[in-house]
Amino acid sequence: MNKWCCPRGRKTYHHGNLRETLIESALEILKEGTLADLSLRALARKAGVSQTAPYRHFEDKEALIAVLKEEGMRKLSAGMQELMETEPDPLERLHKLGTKYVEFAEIFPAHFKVMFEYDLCDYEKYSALHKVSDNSFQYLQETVDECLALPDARKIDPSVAQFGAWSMVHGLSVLLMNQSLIEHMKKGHFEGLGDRNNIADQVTRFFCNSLVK
Amino acid sequence: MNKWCCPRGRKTYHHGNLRETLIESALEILKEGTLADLSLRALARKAGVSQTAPYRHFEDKEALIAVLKEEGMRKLSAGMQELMETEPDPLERLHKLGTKYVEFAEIFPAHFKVMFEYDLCDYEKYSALHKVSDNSFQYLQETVDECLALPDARKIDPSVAQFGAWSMVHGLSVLLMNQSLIEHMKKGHFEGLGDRNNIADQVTRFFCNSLVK
DNA sequence: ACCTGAACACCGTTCAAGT
DNA sequence: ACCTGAACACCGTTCAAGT
Repeated sequence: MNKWCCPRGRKTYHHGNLRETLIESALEILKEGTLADLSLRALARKAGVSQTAPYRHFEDKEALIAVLKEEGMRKLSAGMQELMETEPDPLERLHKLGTKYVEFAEIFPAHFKVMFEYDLCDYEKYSALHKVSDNSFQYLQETVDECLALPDARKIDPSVAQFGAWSMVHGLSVLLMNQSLIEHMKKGHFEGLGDRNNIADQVTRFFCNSLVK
Repeated sequence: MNKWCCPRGRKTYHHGNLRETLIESALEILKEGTLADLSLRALARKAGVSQTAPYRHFEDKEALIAVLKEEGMRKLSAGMQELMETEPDPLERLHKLGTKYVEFAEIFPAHFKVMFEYDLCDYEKYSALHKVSDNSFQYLQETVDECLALPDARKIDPSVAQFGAWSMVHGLSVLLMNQSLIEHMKKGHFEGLGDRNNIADQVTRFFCNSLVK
């Protein structure tokens, strides 16, 4: 009950839930802003904790980002896995896998930004993360292969179609993430293309159709 | 000849060519590193000039980046324009336009990073830049339209094919820019896909073929 | 017209110390 | 086990002053 027992107005010396609080705050900041707006010090201030407290929970800033990135990859991978198990038609499934990306970016913008704006090049250090993102790609890969095994499939090198599918869906996601760009495009070139979800739907459909006659 | 006439060991009080020197240094840093490694203060140090001297040539850090970005867009746009004028076959031209991206990223990695890693959302402030990037897209758009007007073209909504072309080529560029990712992929999934240029060549070819029967 | 120096409000990170 | 405070080496940016 004296001033020494409760620094910064908290009830306890320990925050109690700092790790989760920091992650929540980080996601909140990334929802509106960019990676440049994210600082451990600001996160600490927001949590009412000293600037060095975060280092008890994350080795460094990159480690925090890696956690967000892995969380995002896990969510996306889980969504894709569900489609693998519930949609038997490969063409239809490929279409749904593609639109899943865009949908994901809409629901989890903060995770999405970190997933595609920040490289974690150290594959040893962040092996868990990369294993999950490998999974996502494998779902895409398997589905493309199934499509190309269809009776009316075109003659296309599977590796090329797989990488093409990934490029298409990745480019689509990145471009659609930039809302101001989309506004700009629609004014100049795409009067008739409709909204974000519509674009994703049509472009991925177009890709799927390109695998068959 | 006294110590007051030549601060920092320079021959003159004025640097003489600071603007260009700063741009050169920035490109050098971006060649190896990322946008986070770029600081005006470090650039000033490298040029042997005070930390505030850059502000005589660029309003702020973003203004420097905008210059690099516009320079890059201009180079890419010029390369694409040349193809518009020299390659009459639309399918062949679309293929060349696509591979131009990847080639560009190889030759001008610093420009490429800034072009795709940094958003300049203020379309009024950086209108010159956005006009140039609009040009690039227009070349892609025109060429897709020409392809779809071919006698053996598939029935595809032009807007969808245009946006699809852009997504594909953009995604391909972004993915291929990440050299460590490519190494990783080749180990796990793409034993037979060849090098960077080979991938770009095959995937863009695949896209072009998907526009015709 | 171009550059400097001091200053302000930020960063990430380390380390000895506190509870 | 978890947190603090002071410290170090960085940032971007402003502003009065120097040449």
